[in-house]
Amino acid sequence: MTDRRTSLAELRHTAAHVLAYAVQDLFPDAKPTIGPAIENGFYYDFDRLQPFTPEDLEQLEQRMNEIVKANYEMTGQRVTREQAVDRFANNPYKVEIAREIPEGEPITLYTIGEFTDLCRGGHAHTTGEIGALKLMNVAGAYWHGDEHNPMLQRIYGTAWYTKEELDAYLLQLEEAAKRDHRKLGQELDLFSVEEEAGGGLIFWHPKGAVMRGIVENFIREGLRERGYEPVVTPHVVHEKLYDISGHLENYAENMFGPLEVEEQRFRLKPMNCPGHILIYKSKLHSYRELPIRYSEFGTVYRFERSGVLHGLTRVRGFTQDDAHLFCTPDQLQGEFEQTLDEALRLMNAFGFSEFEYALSTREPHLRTETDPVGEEAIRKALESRGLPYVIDEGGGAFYGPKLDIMLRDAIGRKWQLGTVQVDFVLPKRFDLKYRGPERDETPVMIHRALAGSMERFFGILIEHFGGNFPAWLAPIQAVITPISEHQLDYAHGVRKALHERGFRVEVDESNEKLGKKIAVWKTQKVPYILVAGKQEAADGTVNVNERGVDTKRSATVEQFAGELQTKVDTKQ
RNA sequence: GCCGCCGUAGCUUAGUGGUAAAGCACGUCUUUGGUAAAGACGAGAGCGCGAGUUCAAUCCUCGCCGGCGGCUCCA
Repeated sequence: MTDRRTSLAELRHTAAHVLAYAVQDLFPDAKPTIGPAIENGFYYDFDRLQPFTPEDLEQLEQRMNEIVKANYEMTGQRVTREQAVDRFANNPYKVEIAREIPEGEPITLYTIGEFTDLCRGGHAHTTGEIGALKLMNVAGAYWHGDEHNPMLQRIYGTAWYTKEELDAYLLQLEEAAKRDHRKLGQELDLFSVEEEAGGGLIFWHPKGAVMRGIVENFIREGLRERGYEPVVTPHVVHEKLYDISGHLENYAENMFGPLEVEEQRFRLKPMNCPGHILIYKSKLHSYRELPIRYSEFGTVYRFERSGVLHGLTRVRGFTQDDAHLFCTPDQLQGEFEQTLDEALRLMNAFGFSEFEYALSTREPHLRTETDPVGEEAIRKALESRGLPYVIDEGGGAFYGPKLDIMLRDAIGRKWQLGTVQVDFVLPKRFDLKYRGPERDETPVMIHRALAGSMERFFGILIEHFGGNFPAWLAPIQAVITPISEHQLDYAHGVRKALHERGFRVEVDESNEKLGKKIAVWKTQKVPYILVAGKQEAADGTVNVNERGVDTKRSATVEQFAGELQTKVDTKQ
């Protein structure tokens, strides 16, 4: 043992070796390739003709536990490139790795028991340090992540210091599954995807649509305050527009194919920018007008491969809270920073606090001399707000660098939501101009979608709240449940009073006992259940059963309305 | 798209080589009930779609479609 505690990553990396050892024992025909530690666990990719079955995984897990129990020491050995290539002569993957290790870097082999792997190191000292492990699933994965390469079989697993930690992790996964927006979307009747219509196309049900409207209104408020002008553009436009914009050249694989009408080719719009550009271009502009800010809840369609579609977070048709700013180069920095501030306001209002920023640069072959200007604007904006960020080399849009705001879903998968992008390219391609004090100039564009897409934002929102939406967002804010049908008239009177004040309220008219009604509305996660019995009808009150609060209380309809109004005003 | 797993009433699930069962939801009735699920009756699927094997397929085989987990890609 050692005086230094083995890190979780080292522990998991060791578990990957243990897995490869077990595979070598039970499935000698499988060729091990690579097996790193990842967040929450590890994986190992094997090249094997026959797929691993769930039963195989059980066997492997058993064998792994034996290897752990045997408490083999992990021993390292430095070798030459030739020795490594020789040692793994029957495994082309290992040979490739050995050949690609840069000159001067040590090449090491690590051994546990009867299994030796080519590996740069970073392990536990003994296999016995692994307190608990579990194989999770098998998946296909391409060698080096390139779909032109052979597909390998990736076995995912998790490993922990103790059994308790493993159990806690598995429980956490179960809990996360309950927050899954696809599950809640069905249970709360918010949205659906219909087989007859096709994957990745979202049907917003009444309750989901109500919530979407609330989000949209919030965003519209911000846009109005910051001087954006709403515009509306067509969903289908002539293909030549995307020829000019460069989408056909750079983005065609993400676009739906052409629609031919009267020998003309049309396309579903994959982005809103060209439309907004045409509006800008429809007349002459003076520098005195800038910045011009066009906003639109613009629905776009992008072809996504069937295997990547996922609930609301990865779809084929979605609506961006999109806007394009046309400004002078001098205005770029200020406009960019204001946009970032607005993004922060949005995230904050919806209760998101944990997100990450990424500065994505353009792919090297697309870079131009203006890229550093855009990157610098993004960097300065982030740094002036004290926001930490990572750099995503080559992850930018085809027309420029961008700042992305990433959020995690319930099980920790990262999704890109808001994006603010600097664009010197499209203004040139479309030959955009504004009249300067002395001569015509080319404006700079900022593309921005702060929620990103209404679909993805809503998906993350559902998981964030686990369906327990605050009253200002909840599709039904309160339900009035009469105890017997004798209070139905009273209940409708209360509903009318609350409805007239703008609240979303329903009456439960079902012929059920109170307990049943309460149970139903609790599972629907309604913020307030207002019980109206004989007593309440006589007093002009309701008995307030608030979500998450154990005690009930009596309130007049006016009192309750005031309380709810406060919640709505403060967005709680 | 690729690899693996899955596909039975609106939902959740049981089940079998001889044309399918339950709970919830739904409808009717009884009940008029005080804070997480009252009772009775009823209707509802030919078991994702197509082909094949078989005397016979929801169950076996193949293809397709859809979903899930990954890979790759992105808002």
